[in-house]
Amino acid sequence: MPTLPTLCDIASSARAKRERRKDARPGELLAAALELFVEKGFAATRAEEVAKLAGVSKGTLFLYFSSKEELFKAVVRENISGRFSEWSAELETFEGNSADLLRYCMTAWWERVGSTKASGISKLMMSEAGNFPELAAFYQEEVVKPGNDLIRRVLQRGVDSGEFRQLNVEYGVYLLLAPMMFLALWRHSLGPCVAGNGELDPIAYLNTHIDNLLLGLTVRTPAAPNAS
Amino acid sequence: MPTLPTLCDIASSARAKRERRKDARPGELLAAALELFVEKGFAATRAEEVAKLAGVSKGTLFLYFSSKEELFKAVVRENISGRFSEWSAELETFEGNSADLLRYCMTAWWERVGSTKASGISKLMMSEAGNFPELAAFYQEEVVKPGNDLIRRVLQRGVDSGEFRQLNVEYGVYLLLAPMMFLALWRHSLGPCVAGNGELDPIAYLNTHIDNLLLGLTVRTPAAPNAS
Amino acid sequence: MPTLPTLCDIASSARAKRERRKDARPGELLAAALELFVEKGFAATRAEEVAKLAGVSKGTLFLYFSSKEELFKAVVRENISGRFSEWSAELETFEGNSADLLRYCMTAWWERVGSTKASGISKLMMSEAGNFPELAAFYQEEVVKPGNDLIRRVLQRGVDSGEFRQLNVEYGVYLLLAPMMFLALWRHSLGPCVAGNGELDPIAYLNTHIDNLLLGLTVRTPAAPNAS
Amino acid sequence: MPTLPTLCDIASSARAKRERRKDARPGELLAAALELFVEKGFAATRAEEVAKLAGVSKGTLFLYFSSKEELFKAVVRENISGRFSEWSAELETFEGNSADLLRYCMTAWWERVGSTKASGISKLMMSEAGNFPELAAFYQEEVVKPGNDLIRRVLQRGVDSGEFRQLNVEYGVYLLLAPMMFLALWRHSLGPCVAGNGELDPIAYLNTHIDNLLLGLTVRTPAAPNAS
DNA sequence: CATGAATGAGCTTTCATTCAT
DNA sequence: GATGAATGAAAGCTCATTCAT
Repeated sequence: MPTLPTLCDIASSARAKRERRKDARPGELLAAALELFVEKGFAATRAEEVAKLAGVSKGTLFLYFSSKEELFKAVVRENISGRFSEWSAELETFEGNSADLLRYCMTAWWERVGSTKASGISKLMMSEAGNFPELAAFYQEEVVKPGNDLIRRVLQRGVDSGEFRQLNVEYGVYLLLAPMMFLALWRHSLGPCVAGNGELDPIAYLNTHIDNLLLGLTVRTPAAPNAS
Repeated sequence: MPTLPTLCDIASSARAKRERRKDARPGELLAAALELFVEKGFAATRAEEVAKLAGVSKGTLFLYFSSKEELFKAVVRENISGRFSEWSAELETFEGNSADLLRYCMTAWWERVGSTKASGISKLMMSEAGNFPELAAFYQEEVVKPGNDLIRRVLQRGVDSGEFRQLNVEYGVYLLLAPMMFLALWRHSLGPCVAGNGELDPIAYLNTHIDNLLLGLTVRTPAAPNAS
Repeated sequence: MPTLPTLCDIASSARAKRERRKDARPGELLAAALELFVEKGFAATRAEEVAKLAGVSKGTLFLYFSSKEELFKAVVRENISGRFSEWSAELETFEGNSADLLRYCMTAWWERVGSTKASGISKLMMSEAGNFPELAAFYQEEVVKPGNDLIRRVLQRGVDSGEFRQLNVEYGVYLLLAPMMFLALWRHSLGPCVAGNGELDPIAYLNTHIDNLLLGLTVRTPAAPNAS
Repeated sequence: MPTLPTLCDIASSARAKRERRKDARPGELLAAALELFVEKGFAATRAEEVAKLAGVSKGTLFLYFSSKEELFKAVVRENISGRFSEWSAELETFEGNSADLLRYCMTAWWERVGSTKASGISKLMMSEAGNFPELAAFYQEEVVKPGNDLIRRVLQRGVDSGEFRQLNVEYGVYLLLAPMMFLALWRHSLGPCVAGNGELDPIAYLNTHIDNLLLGLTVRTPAAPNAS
């Protein structure tokens, strides 16, 4: 015998739907916040905008995050998922010479990070590190160190195989890192200001760096005078 | 024989002391502004703080700089763009090969800008460019363009003289710029978070970059295979 | 039989009360603003005072009016320009001779504007026009022009029907306007200083003007020499 | 025997010159203040501007007038010199009919007051009466009353001679006053905002008023049906 | 006396945060 | 839980007024 839903049924179904939405809320808010923080910076992003983009009211945001600062921390933490293990595996299984590996690494970084919203996180950290020291330490530990390790292993691979000259890999890391970071930051700060004329083509920029990097790193055999 | 100061002396000394203070004010304000802008960012620095640090009242600041933005521009001019002509002259009169010039440039940058508070300005612009388009445009015009020009001339000198290989100097500029900018940004953002352990030695960092840069740029004569 | 309010009733009543306050706010703020603008002038009235008089906080004012100038414009619309269409309709449907219409217009102006706080707005604009060109332009467009048009139509009606003599209505407008404006200005400036002795009776003042105005305007038939 | 001027001589001569200038100072400041107050209003006129226009420093202004308000009072008092006795005499000796006298009065007012800076004083008083009640009372006594008396006598002259119809001269005064005051105020407030199109020609404006005024006032003999 | 550098109260506007509904 | 009206602490800038010189 079919029964009409009771008030209680309706309430519980509404509650169920609401709880389902409730679970999704933080994620929607974090996504909205990431979008806006990256686009406009922390200070210039208004809490209300984040709420609106997430489709909730201003008050709701503060239900889930006790302050704008806490929201920021959550955004950064959320988006620093370690894709490092995956990359580490790729590095391990890469077949080919180290020059190609290095080139592959920087190109892959551009495709997967540099050109995406993820690079905005780097910019955010650079900008706000001073205001969020704990967060900076966290980022340092979770991103900078593993990232540097990865790069270091690429260099060490080349040195060990005799493809690259001897060098202090601790500092050599920055030969790769600096160009990538500069590009990421540039694209999220002054870059957009020169849109139109004199704009930077990321691919050409990276290739210029990679080419010169390898010219400097690669050991050239005396027998074959620089044919490059 | 000691003489008593004349009436005229007294008057002029009085005026002199007053004028000395007046003349000193802008410099004191600029120093205070640089300090705070670099430490806290442009938006987060309150005009009153700058005034207080310079030992004057809020109103006095606006006696010398018509707005906070003008104050910022003055800071930039004082610390960076005002010095390009001097650097340009140095470049013009440099005697020696282009590799040495390049090395000299990057070292000099470190000593005069990178290691000083002035390097914070670069970080500042990266952080705030999006929110202050007018400042970004100003910086672009007064710092980025002339700075790039300077670097381009160094590269072109080497290419023209046959010391450096042929390369697109437009992008080659970033071979020098990226390492310097990354260092400046790092030292004013995440750098301070790792103070003590694993800290970056700027000199070693720069030398690593310079060495590899020159290895990549320099044309090696086939007759004397990589003598480096 | 009385019924308990349902859940829905309670909810809607709660919302209703909130919304009623929200709906009432603009009106309360406009009333407060009119009061203070008229009493102290536009520039000398602080936004916070308006808010306080309306029983809300400073911030709330800007929730409803995006700036002090917009608040002023809203006050003008509410009290003057928003009522022109009604007046225009009255003019259109008035039955009676043009002398009576003219008399009716000036009397109605006194009752609806001149004797109310709204007349302070005219004084306000006269005082502040020079310092707030945008407001002056707004007032010109929203009040002066439509107001003059209205008066012009009254005159034209009389001329067209042969009741009034031929005259340049463009300037004739001021035959009505000047007396009304002078009264408004007087009552909000020097008038209050002579309160008690020698004070101006507005009705007598206006009637004196109207009577003489009509004596001057009305065409007297030669057959019945001044029957007035 | 000629003597070199002693220090004391020099000082006293300097003192003499300075005292001469000192005597002139208040007048120069008052003139400058009148100019600016009339042009921009009381609040919008900065003390420093007044000082500069008078050719002295900001501090000096406050040496002669203890505050901006005192300066304003002095300006108004200074510029309300009674030219009334002169006008009264003119009125007394005027030969011609009263219509011509009335016409002459209003025209003369325009030439001597309305079109000159002096009319700015009226506008100032209207604008600032609320903020300077004592001043308003003073103005009332020194300007408004004598002025009204003068006008009243013109009307009374016409009524006594039978040229003008019977009317309550107490209120009749405003038949002349309102048009003149409106013109003065208009020209110093909203008038300048419509410069170019629809601007008011003062002469045409006044003539329109005078013509209608006289048509209304003048007794027309039944024998000569309105030939006007 | 005269100066003008210095002051700081005061103004409009913004926005993170709260809380009655 | 969710809402959004309300709050009030800031912040940049102005300018009458003071006072050391």
